[in-house]
Amino acid sequence: LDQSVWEACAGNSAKIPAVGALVYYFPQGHGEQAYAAPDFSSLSCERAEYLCKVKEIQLLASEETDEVYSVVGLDPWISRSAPSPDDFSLTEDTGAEKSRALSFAKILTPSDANNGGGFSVPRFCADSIFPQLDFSVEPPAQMLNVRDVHGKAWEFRHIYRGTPRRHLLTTGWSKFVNSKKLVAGDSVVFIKNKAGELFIGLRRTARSFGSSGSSHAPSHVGSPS
Amino acid sequence: LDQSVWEACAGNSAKIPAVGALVYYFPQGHGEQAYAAPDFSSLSCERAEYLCKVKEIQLLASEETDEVYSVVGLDPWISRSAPSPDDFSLTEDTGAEKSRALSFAKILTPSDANNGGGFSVPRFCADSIFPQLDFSVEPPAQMLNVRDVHGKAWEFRHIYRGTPRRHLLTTGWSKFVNSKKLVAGDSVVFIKNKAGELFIGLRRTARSFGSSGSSHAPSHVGSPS
DNA sequence: TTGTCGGCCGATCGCCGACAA
DNA sequence: TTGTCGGCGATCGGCCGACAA
Repeated sequence: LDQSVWEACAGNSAKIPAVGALVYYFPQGHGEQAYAAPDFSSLSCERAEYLCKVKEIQLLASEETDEVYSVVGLDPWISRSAPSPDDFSLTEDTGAEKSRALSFAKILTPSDANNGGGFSVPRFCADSIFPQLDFSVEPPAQMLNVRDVHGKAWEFRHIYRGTPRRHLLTTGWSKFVNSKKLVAGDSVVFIKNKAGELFIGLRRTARSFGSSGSSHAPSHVGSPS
Repeated sequence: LDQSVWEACAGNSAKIPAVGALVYYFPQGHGEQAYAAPDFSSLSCERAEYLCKVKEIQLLASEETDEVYSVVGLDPWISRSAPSPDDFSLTEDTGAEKSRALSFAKILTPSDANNGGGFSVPRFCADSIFPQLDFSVEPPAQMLNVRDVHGKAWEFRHIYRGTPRRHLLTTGWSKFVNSKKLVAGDSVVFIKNKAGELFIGLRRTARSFGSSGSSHAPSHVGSPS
């Protein structure tokens, strides 16, 4: 999973520490948020927080829901000298904005998520993310080839039509909605990387529990997406 | 799961020993037929077979495939005296045939399993299992309420029509076929218990492996169905 | 600019008798 | 008696512009 795509799916509020950065690990918070109770048996003493050094970062996506998450490997850090504030502020160098992929997120309306319907493409998304349409033909239309976070290819018909004119995704859209089990309130993220390739990521709304369908969050420590 | 329904689904060739009966347990056969390798670490010595006494019998049905199977609990049996032949021939007392439910099995034809089609009901099945139709109305038809091995209710329209006249299941049948993923060659078993309630069980043909869909048999010792 | 609606057209589903094995 | 076929009517999916927020 490409880092720029992962970041676009996770959103701007998700910050990932750099490998080698110092962070605080809170066992209680880990236990409260993890789906399966973590194994704390190797902890030598009970403390509220542990100063750690980031050993490894994995950027992953759920096979089931397409939601992105990260696995952060930590080493306990024994302070010989007082840590410098800079040690805490290290974040992954994404090339100072310039290598970041261009992305656009939209919350699905009932019309977007309805079976019978297509997807209303906000103008900014069509202009900045999608390839330019050929407006010399009527109606202007093209097939979009996009990949989800697992690398699976999807094809959508992108057309500019109606009165007033607007951008729409039609053919291929409902198959995507059904396959991903999207509902109104979920978000889709369209991403264009530096090579011009298109990706589509998902964010899910909080679901009502108690239904038979169970979508389990991974039991790892993860940064919120 | 009612025993008479289980027996009808399993078929006449499936014989179950009675609790208390003596049986031979073959570890090698168990290992060869089980999906997951059994844990033989508690076996004190290596022998080809072990004389055992049946401690418990569970009659079960696969959640995934509706196929019935049994879990047989065994205790090692130390022979103080030579076992009598009668000890081996004990089978579950089903009330000497008289309490056994009436059942009829049919292998699905391509027409039965096709999406567009209904189910051709053999005359014997309609006459002996289904409730009598009211032939004074044209066409004679009724709704059948049946339960699968999990107790889930299904409804089929049973109609007597066509030239020449024949019994058919129409409305509701294709939903059942799709939901159970039935294909030509699979069998359905219609069962009427003593109370007149209808049940429907399944037997699957040997599937070609290697497909992405994996249907795992339970890893227990079971009697073949 | 874009969310929702009703219209409408084509594809599919599924019920039917004809016919033959 | 019952398996398969083609016909055909009902239903559904999904593309469309109209219109209003």
